[in-house]
Amino acid sequence: MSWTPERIDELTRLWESGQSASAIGKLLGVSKNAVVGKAHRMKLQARPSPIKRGDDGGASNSASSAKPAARQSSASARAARPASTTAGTDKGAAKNEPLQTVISAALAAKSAGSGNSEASSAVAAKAAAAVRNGQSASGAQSAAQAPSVAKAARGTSRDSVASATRAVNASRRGPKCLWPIGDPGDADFHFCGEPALSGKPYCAEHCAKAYITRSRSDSAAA
DNA sequence: CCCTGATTCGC
DNA sequence: GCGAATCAGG
Repeated sequence: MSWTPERIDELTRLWESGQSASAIGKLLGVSKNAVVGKAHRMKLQARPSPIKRGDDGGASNSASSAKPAARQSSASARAARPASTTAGTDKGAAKNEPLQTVISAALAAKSAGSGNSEASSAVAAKAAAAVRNGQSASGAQSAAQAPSVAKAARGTSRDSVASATRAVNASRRGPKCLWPIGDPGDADFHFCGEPALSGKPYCAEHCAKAYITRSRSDSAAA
């Protein structure tokens, strides 16, 4: 099985939509490793990895035969990643806060598995994409008015989001807006689906919602 | 234990 | 380029 353009497209979209590597792999019929590996090769956005293998401090052990696991000899330093686990798992997070906050909250919620926070992983993904696009576009700070999707950030949402993504992909003739509509935990969850602006994950309408340029000084305070 | 993603390395 | 094996953190 090779990575056809369609498959790569699928992978990209799913990855951007916040699906886990294993989920994507499942949908694509490949292993998680394949997905992660491909994503890595494609240099897709690295998601907060659970591990942080800092470099092993130089060639400490050159010899190496002590054990079969002599791999992982030297790893390059990871590019700085946002991380920052803000303590804001509050419901207010998904209101009008800076994207970073929303992301953090969503991520925290996901990890916690609370199952009733305001933010969802899907929103986090959207927000992440928004941050990427918005900031790379200009240096302006962006904020998202995350749709009030809530509930489970774990299994249920994954499934719904997955089918929603598939739905979008199914009738796709070009990039479709990935703005989440409804609750990722519900069966009727779906993405906007309108043609997305080129280079953006959303349609014009939702780009307007996703990218709210606030004055730089305004959001300067962190 | 389960999950997650990252990296390495043989193919 | 690909992905299993492996690592490593929650």
